[in-house]
Amino acid sequence: MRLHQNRDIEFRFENRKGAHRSLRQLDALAVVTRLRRGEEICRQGHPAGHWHCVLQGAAERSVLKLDGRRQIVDLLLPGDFFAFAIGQEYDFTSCAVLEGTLIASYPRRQAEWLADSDPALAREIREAVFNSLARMQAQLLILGRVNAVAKVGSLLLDLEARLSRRGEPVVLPISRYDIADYLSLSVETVSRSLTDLKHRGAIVFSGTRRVQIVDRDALEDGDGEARMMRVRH
Amino acid sequence: MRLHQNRDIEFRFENRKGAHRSLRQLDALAVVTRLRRGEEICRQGHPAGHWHCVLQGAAERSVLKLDGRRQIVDLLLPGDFFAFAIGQEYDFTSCAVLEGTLIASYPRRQAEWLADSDPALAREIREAVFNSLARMQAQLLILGRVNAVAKVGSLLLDLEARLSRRGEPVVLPISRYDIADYLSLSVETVSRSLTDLKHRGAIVFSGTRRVQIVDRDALEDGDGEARMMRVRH
DNA sequence: CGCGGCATTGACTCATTTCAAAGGTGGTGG
DNA sequence: CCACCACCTTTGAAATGAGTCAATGCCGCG
Repeated sequence: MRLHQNRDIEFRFENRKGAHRSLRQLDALAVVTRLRRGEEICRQGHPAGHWHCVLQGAAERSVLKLDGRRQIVDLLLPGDFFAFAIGQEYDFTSCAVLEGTLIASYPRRQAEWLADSDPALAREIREAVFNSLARMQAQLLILGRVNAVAKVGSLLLDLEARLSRRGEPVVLPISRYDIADYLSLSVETVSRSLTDLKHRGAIVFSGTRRVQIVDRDALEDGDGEARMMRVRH
Repeated sequence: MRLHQNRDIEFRFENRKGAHRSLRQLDALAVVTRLRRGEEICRQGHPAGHWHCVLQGAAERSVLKLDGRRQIVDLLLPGDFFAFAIGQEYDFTSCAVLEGTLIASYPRRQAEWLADSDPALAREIREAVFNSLARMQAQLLILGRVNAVAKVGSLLLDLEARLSRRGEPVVLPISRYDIADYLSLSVETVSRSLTDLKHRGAIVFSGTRRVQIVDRDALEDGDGEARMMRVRH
């Protein structure tokens, strides 16, 4: 991993939305890197020396499945911390997905050492890991959805919640291929699900990457039929 | 939630396997409850006042999907901590799945307060959350598997790693129905996948709940064909 | 004994994958 | 400026794997 010292460290949290607390105590340790799309941040199996945080752009954690396909385990947007490893090695490979993605890297040992003497920081780190956990759980719920349309719909809602304010259109940070690998679907099914939602009037496109969400409920259940609890007689 | 004071607190960690450190500092705060199968530990939406840890038996965190189906988000075995919430409310409902499951409950505020003055404890809590995170990620990988047989196979391997030593048969802590809700499959598909693996000689049953794992590779790829990387010419 | 929950198996249906093709887009270099 | 290329996106038709519906067997337990 290549790390560049950042000349002006002050402004680098301005684009974060998810981060409620700014982990100021850690800022002194941070090194910020600018990455091209596809560039690697850390690699599975390599010594896990750093924690990371997305400042701008987007990144992903992924694995290669035995059948040659890729699975994206985690989509990382501004404010998201990642690469918390249990052991001494990274458990996943992380890459930038957008051109010009900014990643902050915190040396793990020093961060932990600092946390030992600063309870407030320790709490904030705990919070960051809790957030990481919440992200994984949200993803589990999406993968657990019944059909493809519901999965894609839930993802759209998730993205909206994470990176745009209600009412504004969502700009998809990743391609259809990435969405497919993220939801364990084929590209074609992702595309079809989107056009399906479009035809139903649940979403409106302005360009292939900009989506205006119209009908939230339709996105959630992914089923044109009346949404009612199945009652056992 | 009903909590009983435990008369002899000393022995309660003896059945834990996953826990590498025992969070001794927290033991003073712990209250242990014995639960019947199906009994609730905490409920989604209620104030999240406690962290929990399975001491014996098994538990699950689940949600009810809009179509009336249940999704199990997390399977909890001895040594697993859970119910780390970001906000003030539990994000999932947790239930015991086995008769006589023992759950330790730690008051959250006191635990955090204690962690503030004890860096070693703070680290151990961090580790516990990291483990929680690792569990979620492993589950994501299982859900991402291509076909049903691979999902079921991976789950068996996961269970083996978590609660029995290599060579010994795995005792399934949950029913086929629970496995179905855990893997987002139908009960029938779970059953068929198991008999499929049995016919292939990958596993051997001794009773419906005891499985001897014979061929690990066959469980992993869930495909009878030769396991080779697909090469683009 | 008979009940209720769990497990297995079969036949049919349907959603998703796969295979195939074509249109769109952006970037690069002549 | 245009041509070309690589990649992304969409759509169609066929193949297949998982869901659904239905029936039966199993087992523990009151």
